[in-house]
Amino acid sequence: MANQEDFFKKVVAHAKEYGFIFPSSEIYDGLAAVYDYGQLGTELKNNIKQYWWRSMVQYHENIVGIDSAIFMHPKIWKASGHVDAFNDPLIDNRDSKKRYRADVLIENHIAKIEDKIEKECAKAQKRFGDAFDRQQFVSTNARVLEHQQQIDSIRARYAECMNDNDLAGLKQMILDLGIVCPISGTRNWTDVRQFNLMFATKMGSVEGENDTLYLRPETAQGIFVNFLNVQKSGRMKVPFGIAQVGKAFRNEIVARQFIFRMREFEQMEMQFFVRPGTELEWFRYWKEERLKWHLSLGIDASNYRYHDHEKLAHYANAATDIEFLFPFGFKELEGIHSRTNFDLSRHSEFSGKKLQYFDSELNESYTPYVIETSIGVDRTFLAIFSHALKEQTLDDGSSRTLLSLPPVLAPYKAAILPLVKKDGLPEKAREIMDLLKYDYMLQYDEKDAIGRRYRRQDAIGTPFCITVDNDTLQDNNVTVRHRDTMQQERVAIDQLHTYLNQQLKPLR
RNA sequence: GCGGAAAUAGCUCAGUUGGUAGAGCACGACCUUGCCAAGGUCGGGGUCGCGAGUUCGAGUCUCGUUUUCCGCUCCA
Repeated sequence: MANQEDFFKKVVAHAKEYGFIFPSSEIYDGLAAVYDYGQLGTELKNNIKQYWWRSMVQYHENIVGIDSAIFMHPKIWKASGHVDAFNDPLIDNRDSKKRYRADVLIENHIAKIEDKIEKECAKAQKRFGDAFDRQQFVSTNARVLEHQQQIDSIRARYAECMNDNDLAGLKQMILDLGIVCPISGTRNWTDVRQFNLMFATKMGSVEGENDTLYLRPETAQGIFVNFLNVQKSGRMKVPFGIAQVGKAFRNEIVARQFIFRMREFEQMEMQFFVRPGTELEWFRYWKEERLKWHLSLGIDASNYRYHDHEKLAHYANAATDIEFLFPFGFKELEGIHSRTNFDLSRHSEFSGKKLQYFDSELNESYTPYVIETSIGVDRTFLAIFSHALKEQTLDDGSSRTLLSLPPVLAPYKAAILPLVKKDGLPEKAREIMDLLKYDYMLQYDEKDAIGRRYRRQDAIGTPFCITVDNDTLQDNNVTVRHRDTMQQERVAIDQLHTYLNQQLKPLR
C-alpha cells in the first residue's frame, strides 16, 4: 500500500513537472482541490474528448452532439430532482464538533433496534434449539413486535419530515429518540441544516431583481430540455442519441484524490432515446459498447470491471459503473444508467410542454425511455495517465521514465530531431517540420545529446522520434524511433504521412 | 468537518546544540560532439508555504494559518 501511495505521488509530481496539470492559483497558495491543465495536459485532455466524440457522434449515424449552456432555468433542477436529492440534511454535535447526516444518525439508531431483535432471536434459538422457528417467533414475540413497531414509526416519521422538508422536525426526532453523538456521547446538537451540493449564483446585477441560478451539476439536463429541438430539427428517429461534453459543478463536502474528485469537472455524456420496453436491451448494449471503447485504448482488460448498482437512484431502473483500477483502487470511471422516462416526463410536467415522440412504425406517441452513458473526462485522464506512467529498468541497468500513452491520445505525435546541430541537419529537420506540422502536433528539439532527447520524449509520451542524420541529406530517409520498444527503422521522408497515419489510426 | 504526516531553487534533498542558505540534477549562453540520460567553461534562480511569538539573533523552538497526502466522514 505504501508503494501505491508513493506511486500516486509520482503521478501527481510527473503531471506537474512536465506541464500536464498544475494546482490552481498556485502563486496564491492554491485553491483546494482545483486544478489547471497545462500545455501538455490540455492536448491530452482535448484528444480524449475528441476520441470519445468521434466514437459517439461520428461513428454513429443516429447520434448527434450539442453544447448547451451551463446556466439553465432554475425550474429544471426542481424537475430533475436535484434540488431535493442534492440536499443532505446535516447536523453538528457541539461537543465533539463532528458533523453527521441526520438521516444516517436515524438509520444507525434503527440498526441498533434491529440488533436488539437479533439478540432476542439468538436467545430464543438457544432455548428452543432445532425447534426454533424464526418466522413464527418474530411475528408473535411481544418484545420483538414492540421493537418492530418502534422501527416502523421512526421510518414513517422520518419520511414525513423529509416530505415536508421539515428540518426542525428532524432535529426534534433526533432529540426524542435520544440519539447521542458516537464520539462525545452528548445530545448537544445544532439545528439540522441543508447542505446543497449545487453551486448557486445570481443572474442580473440589481439586488432584489435577480434570480438564483445553479451551475449545472450534470450535463444531462441540457440534453433533455433540448430533446424536441434536436429531434425535430435533425429529423431524428428513435432510437437515437444526443451527446455532449462540458463542465459540471458539485459542491462536494470533501473533494480529493487529485483530479479524481473535483468540484469543477468535465463530463462526456450521451443520452440514448429508445422505445418504452426496449430500454433494458439497450442498457445491455451500451454497457458492452462502452467497455469496448475503454478497451480500444489498449489498456489491459484486468484494469476494468463492472459494478452493478443495487441501490438505484430515483430516476433509474438499472445502473452499472465501469470501474478502473486507479493507483488508489477500483473506482468509478463511467456510469451507464437506464433512466426510464423520468426526466422527459418530469420536464413535461414542470414545463407544461408535451415532450413526446410520434413513432410512425407503431403509429403512436410515447415518451421515450433513456439510456445514459456518463463518463468523467478528468477521471479518464487520470486513468490513462497513471496507467501509462512507468519507471523502466533497461538491459544495460540504466532506467528511464516512460509515459506509454495510447498514440492517438499523445500530446505530441512525433518529435523532429536533427542528430547534431550542424552540417545543415537543423535546416533539413525544419523542412520536415513544415511538411508535417499541419497534420500532426510535433515538437522540434535540437538541444543536448540525441539519447537525452529520446528520454525527454519518453517522459511526455511522444510515440515517435524522427531523427535527421547525415545520410538523410543523401538518401532522404529518416530514422523513426519507437517510444515503447526503442526500436528504430528507416523511412523515406515522402512516406512519412502514410507511415504516421497508419501508426496513429484510431483503434476501433 | 475531525485526526495523523509533510512543506527549503523547476525537481530530489542536505542544513550539525538557534549564528542571517548549500549539493546534485534541471534551466540559459558558448565550445565540443553524437543513435538511447548525466563532456567542458560561464551564468541565472531561494525574503526556507504564510503570519505572529520567544530571542541580541529563527530554515532550526512555540502558537496560529494555508496547501497537499493518508485515515474517518461524504460522494443524487
